[in-house]
Amino acid sequence: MKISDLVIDRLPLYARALAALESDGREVVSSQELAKTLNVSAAQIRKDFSYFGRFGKQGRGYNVRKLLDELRRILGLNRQWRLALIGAGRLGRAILGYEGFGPQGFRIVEAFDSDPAVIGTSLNGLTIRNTADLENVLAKNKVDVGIVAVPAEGAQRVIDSLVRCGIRAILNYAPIAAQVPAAVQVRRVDPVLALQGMTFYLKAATDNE
Amino acid sequence: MKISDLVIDRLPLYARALAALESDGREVVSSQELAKTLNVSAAQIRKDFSYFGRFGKQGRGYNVRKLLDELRRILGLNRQWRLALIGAGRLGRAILGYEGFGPQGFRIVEAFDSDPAVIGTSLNGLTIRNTADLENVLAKNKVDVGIVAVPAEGAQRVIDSLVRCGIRAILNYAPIAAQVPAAVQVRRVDPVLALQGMTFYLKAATDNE
DNA sequence: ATCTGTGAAGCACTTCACAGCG
DNA sequence: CGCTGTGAAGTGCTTCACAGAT
Repeated sequence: MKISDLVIDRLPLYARALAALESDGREVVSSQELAKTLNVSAAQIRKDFSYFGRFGKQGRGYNVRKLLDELRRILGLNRQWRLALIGAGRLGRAILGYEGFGPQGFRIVEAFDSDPAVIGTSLNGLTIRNTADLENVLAKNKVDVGIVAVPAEGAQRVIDSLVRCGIRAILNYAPIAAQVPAAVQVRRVDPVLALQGMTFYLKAATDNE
Repeated sequence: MKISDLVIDRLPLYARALAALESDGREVVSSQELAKTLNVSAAQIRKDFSYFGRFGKQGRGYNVRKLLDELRRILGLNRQWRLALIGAGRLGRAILGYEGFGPQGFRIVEAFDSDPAVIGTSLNGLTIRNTADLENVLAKNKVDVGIVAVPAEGAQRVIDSLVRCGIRAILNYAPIAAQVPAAVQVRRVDPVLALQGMTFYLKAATDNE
């Protein structure tokens, strides 16, 4: 049975809430309590879990540790994932310096840029390689996810290269709609789009269309 | 008539594609062509526009400039928006330095942090204020959107402050599910969640659940 | 001939509501 | 008695398909 993307995208949310509960020492949690902290309905949480198994105990709820382990297994979070960063400009360097990836098992193991002044320099222990060599480097040294942090103009070309390397997941910071085969996952990180989606609701409280 | 969030969140995408077409000098575009570049169906694009008016010409398509103007008007993109940044750590400084906001009319006009070593210093022309003064400062100096870039532990407290200031839109970089009144818009920017939503599909090509 | 705008149909996601288990 | 797991109902989003405009 095909499970919806929407379901898959909620699982990490559940996992995060459970991790917080676990570090608080909580042993059991109900769908209702999870629902309240996550702004999702309790029925939806139970239904989402039901696609993968029966993890709860009727009358009691879910064992936090066990449920978290299950979710991690389902999502593949109990492994290390290798990422390649393309684009070591301002944004790329911020991504490279971000401390949030490592603890979750995401390690940037290659970094590329096309600026001769940057190629060969070292950042956070990584030597920046030439984007022109991307396909060669990644052919020998496979990664699981590509992070695209280049300007809009070059982004699709970089994405095409990644696809040719057989990449199956791309985290796209560039402001373009990536064209990829259906088998390649793409997630967009785009604060400007997020802001533009909110301003609609901000325009003069009167014209609530 | 109530228009779905999903529709609203697609409009900025359309606007961006149209802006690209406009700067290429294109005068007319069909829903089909837009669909191809954005990976959305042509029918959906036409339906989305239809909630707001009749912008096209049958047999011809849409005038790029006119349609872009309409979308900007609908979304409120033809104004300047004032933002406040809370959290001037590594992430906050990257946000402050990001060049992508200004050209789209988003200007960060206040920045806060709670670290005494940072309060009072200047960054990108802004003096960092004490987060403890947030409600006082924003009471006098209204902003449209709050950008939350503090660690998970302090995030809900900051969000509560923003809500008390009457804020109606929050861009949340903190890894928590914000609790806000229904009238407040929240958009999450969270690369880790995005990655975790993709790893599900990467786990051994064999176990395609 | 072409492409929009749109009711209606189709499909997918969410919620309901309750049987069943602890 | 409380809470899960789940068919069934309900709701809402997307696609279809075509009348109508140019």
